[in-house]
Amino acid sequence: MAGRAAPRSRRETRAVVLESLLRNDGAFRPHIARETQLTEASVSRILAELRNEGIVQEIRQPAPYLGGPTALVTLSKNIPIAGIELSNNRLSFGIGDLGGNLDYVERVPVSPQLKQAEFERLFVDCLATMDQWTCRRGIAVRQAAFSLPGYGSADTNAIFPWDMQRLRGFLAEALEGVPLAVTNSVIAQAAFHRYSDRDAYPAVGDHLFLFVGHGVAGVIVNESAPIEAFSPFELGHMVLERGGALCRCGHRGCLEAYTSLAAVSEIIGLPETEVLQRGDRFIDTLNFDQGARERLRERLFLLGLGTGNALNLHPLPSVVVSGWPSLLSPDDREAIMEGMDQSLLGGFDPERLGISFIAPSIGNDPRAALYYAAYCFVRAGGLDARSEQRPLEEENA
Amino acid sequence: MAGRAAPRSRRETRAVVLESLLRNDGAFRPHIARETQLTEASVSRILAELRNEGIVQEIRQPAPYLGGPTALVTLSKNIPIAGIELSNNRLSFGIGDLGGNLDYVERVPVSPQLKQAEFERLFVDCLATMDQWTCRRGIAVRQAAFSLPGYGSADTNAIFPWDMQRLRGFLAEALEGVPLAVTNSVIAQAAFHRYSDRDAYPAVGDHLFLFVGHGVAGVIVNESAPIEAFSPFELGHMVLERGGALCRCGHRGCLEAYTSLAAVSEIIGLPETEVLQRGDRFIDTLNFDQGARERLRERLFLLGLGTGNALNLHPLPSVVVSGWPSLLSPDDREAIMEGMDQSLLGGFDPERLGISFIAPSIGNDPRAALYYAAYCFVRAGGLDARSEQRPLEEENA
DNA sequence: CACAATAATTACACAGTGTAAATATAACGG
DNA sequence: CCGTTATATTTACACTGTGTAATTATTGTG
Repeated sequence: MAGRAAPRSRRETRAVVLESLLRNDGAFRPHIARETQLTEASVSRILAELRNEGIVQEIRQPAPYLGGPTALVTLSKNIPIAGIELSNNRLSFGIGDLGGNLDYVERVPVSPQLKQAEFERLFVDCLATMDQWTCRRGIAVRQAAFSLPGYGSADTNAIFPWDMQRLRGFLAEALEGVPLAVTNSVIAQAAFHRYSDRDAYPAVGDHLFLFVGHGVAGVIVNESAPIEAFSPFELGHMVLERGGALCRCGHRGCLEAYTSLAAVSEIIGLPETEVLQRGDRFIDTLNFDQGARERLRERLFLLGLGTGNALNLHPLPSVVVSGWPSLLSPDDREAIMEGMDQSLLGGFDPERLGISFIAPSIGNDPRAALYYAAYCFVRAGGLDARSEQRPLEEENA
Repeated sequence: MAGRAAPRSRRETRAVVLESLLRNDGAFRPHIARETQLTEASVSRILAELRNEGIVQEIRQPAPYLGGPTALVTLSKNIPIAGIELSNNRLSFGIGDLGGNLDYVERVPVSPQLKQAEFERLFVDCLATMDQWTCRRGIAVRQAAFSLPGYGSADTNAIFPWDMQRLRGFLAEALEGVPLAVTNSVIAQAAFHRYSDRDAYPAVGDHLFLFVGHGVAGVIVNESAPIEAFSPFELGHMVLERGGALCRCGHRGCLEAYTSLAAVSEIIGLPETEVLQRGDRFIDTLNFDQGARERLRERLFLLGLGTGNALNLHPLPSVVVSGWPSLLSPDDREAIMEGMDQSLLGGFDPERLGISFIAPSIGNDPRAALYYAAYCFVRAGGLDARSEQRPLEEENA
């Protein structure tokens, strides 16, 4: 027999092999063959190709069992990629490698009301500094990724109400030549979790990843799908209380008006920037009165209500929550489950819905974007996007 | 050059060719070649294969222009397929062909509270009658599809709270041998719209299709995706009013508690079954007081609010509404837009969100399921699912 | 140090498709 | 009625990507 149910182009085959290496941070050939549904023969061919191109390396490291493989295949540490993140606090640029190492970082503070023109100025400045750094080292960035909150399929952005069309044009021009991927922050986060601290991540199958920070944003993580196919799930502006609290979006009763970092920091009397940085059990380090705690629980209840609503729309077996709620005690977090119990079809049942909390990763920007860049590089089979995309365009012509 | 960006197995190639024929209800070869991204040569080969197998036919029908093609390729009208629909009113069985013709129908009334055991009994009975019909004609059904409301990825069903695991087992056994696809009613509806009255359908790109009937259900129609990849979007049990009206799901304040057919029929004092059957402008045929009209608008407002919420989660450029709201005057329907205006990010703006209404297709069950069956047949390349799936299983072993 | 047990490579075959040349079809103009 | 013209359809051949199976390599074990 020759061929499988779904045959692959060389590019795709390279992509699946590289993706496997990125996921596992190096592997032995038999393992790669199993994971990619290829024969050893094909793996051999592909790796020979990739080795010649300097994309993968083989480290002599005999497996301990009899007749076992002798070399561990890993991604090259010499492929420079760039990650750029825009959050509500700052814009950060980083250069690193496919192993997740970050060799260069620059971060500049930005306002949550950052204007597009101002952003472009900052961006160009930072890019120039970064270019200097790369030039000095004779380095050529192979892939860049830029993540920003609220970026999505439709050309609207709740967080930064910019002209997205223009943004893409601007970025393409500014990056001149370097392939650039633009994505939603939560998708970059998902890439980070899939490729970085895989073991530390609590969910295994399909699930909803929810980040509660300045806004309330989520992704539907589909374990068997490529990352760029994940759907961002913008939960923040679901109206839960008609005529309720005024939200920055102009509407009343949005979830975000109750559960954003801004709303919460007001309750506990701590500046926004500090809340997440307090780290584990920030609540315990503070002694605020019972009233504040009650109000916080009320907010979590609403978060649960909204999450339940979202899961009714699109059922999923588990949820991972990151952001300030993860810093509360399990006892307080119960309020989320109570909220879900009142909206989720059939009520909240730990048997049917897994819920877990992970600490918000603060201050490691732009690592998420860097992982997303690594993912994009790998997804393109490590081939220069431009040089190989041409045949596809010819076909359309 | 040989091969494209994404090479295809023969099965896939057959599938795209057949799908093109199903979409267009017949086409000339050059058109097929363009649409499927194949060369004329490949189309020729594939069609020769399909013609030999009796899956496609060529009708002599010269195109009017100079040197034009001489034969119109259509799907064979001799491939029997079956569609089975379960709605809240009835269970319907039908047999037809790939052209959408329905040759046999049986419909039995069922209760909205239909129990699983009762369903299975009915199903077996109807199947027996249908089998008699096919046997008498020496017909062998090639593909069957069963659609029911609320069916989804997770093993929960809001409408019929059954054991879905068991259901699938039961169906597989009952259908013995005939390939069966089970899907959500809204997805079958989407198949109906994509393959049947394509021109009558108002939306062209990606959109949300919303059906307001017994429940409130939607699908995210992704124009460039295969139908089975559409996400059902169950809007009905979004809690919009904490502590609001009691819903049949046990929660309070669900959208469905306000906008379901049952809730609405109560307002206008007309039995559920009649509302949709009244057809165009049913409101005008009735003279109910201003109060009822106001309440109806209030319900539509909530529908808009919930729809806006859903679109915030997952932005889409347009919405198509079917069901009782489509029977109201454009004037009354404005209430939907008002609701959206209060939840949709940036407010409702006809520039950014297209909204259209189509008449609820009542009484043509099980046509939607039949179209879905046609789609499934075509998607499998017209190859018997069993005979050709084996190599795939071997690969996993 | 030969043997076992598995890894890695390579020659060959096969599926699926595009290219380009060959052949067919029908409208058009004289 | 017939050749011309413009496009459709088929076919021989080449190329990509992969699996199979035979071959060669590697290393722990007795």
